Amino acid sequence: MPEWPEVEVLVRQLNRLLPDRKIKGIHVRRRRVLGKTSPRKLDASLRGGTFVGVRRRAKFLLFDLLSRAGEPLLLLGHLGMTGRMYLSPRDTPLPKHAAVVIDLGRESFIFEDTRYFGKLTLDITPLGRLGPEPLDDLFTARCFAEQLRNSSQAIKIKLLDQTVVAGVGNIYASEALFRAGISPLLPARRLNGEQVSRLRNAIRKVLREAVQFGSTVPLSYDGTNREGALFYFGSAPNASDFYEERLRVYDREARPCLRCRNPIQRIFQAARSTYYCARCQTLNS
DNA sequence: CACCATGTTCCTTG
DNA sequence: CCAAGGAACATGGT
Repeated sequence: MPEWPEVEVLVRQLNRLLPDRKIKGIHVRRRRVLGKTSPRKLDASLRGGTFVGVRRRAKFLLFDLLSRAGEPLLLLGHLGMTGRMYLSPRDTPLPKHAAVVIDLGRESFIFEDTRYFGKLTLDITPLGRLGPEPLDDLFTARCFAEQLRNSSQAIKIKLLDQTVVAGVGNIYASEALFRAGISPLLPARRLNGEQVSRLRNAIRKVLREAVQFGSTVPLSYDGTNREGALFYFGSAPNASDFYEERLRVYDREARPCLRCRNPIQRIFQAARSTYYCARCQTLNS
């Protein structure tokens, strides 16, 4: 259920639960989510170890641990499209798609993932491919412009490129472009300096607002926050009116633009949906 | 059965 | 090597 803000909120939640918890055992129920790490290696590394803290980088979760021998360890997590991570009492029946279960004693840390696109692994090579954090000072308008300068790809597709800026996903790409008043179809190299700056600021604003929103509503036990609707659940029955206004274009095809009342358009770019207002979001400046 | 879904990686083509 | 486009991964909802 993850994009950048959802991962950030989950990391904060896990950081209140995991530090000092000791790992009694590991149960790998779906090998695929370990990536290049073998189940044996994961078990050998983590068993007897202790959680120190959790950080986030782009949409990855970084679990800092101390091994049984006291050596620092980095465990990398990713929620893919449908992943969840949460603590659950030890005697609770496992969910159907529990991919990895870490036994912490009274409770278990559950990594559940319906589609198994997520990861829990010791292989940290994906971190090396990431561009700047959107909220970091390193993500300047100048550096952003540099990344867009030579690309003929549509800006929406470019926003999903994690080497350009790390953490923007399909929902917030549409949201940021709406806020910036820029057409998703505009070739990246055609953005002028003012548009680059506006888009950078819109990305930061959209993500910051989502995290702030997520921090003000209670999380469910499983960290999904369905009632508060920080996470995207499509046409979830519980989606609140608040949520409806939180996302201004995503999944609002044919409904009136909140700014000009024109119907929101849905198009496909790189086989993924993009939502935008053809009147408010322009191809020029 | 068809199509769509919050993400990343791998392969092919130029 | 790079850029760009597309398929693959796997399951469930509508």
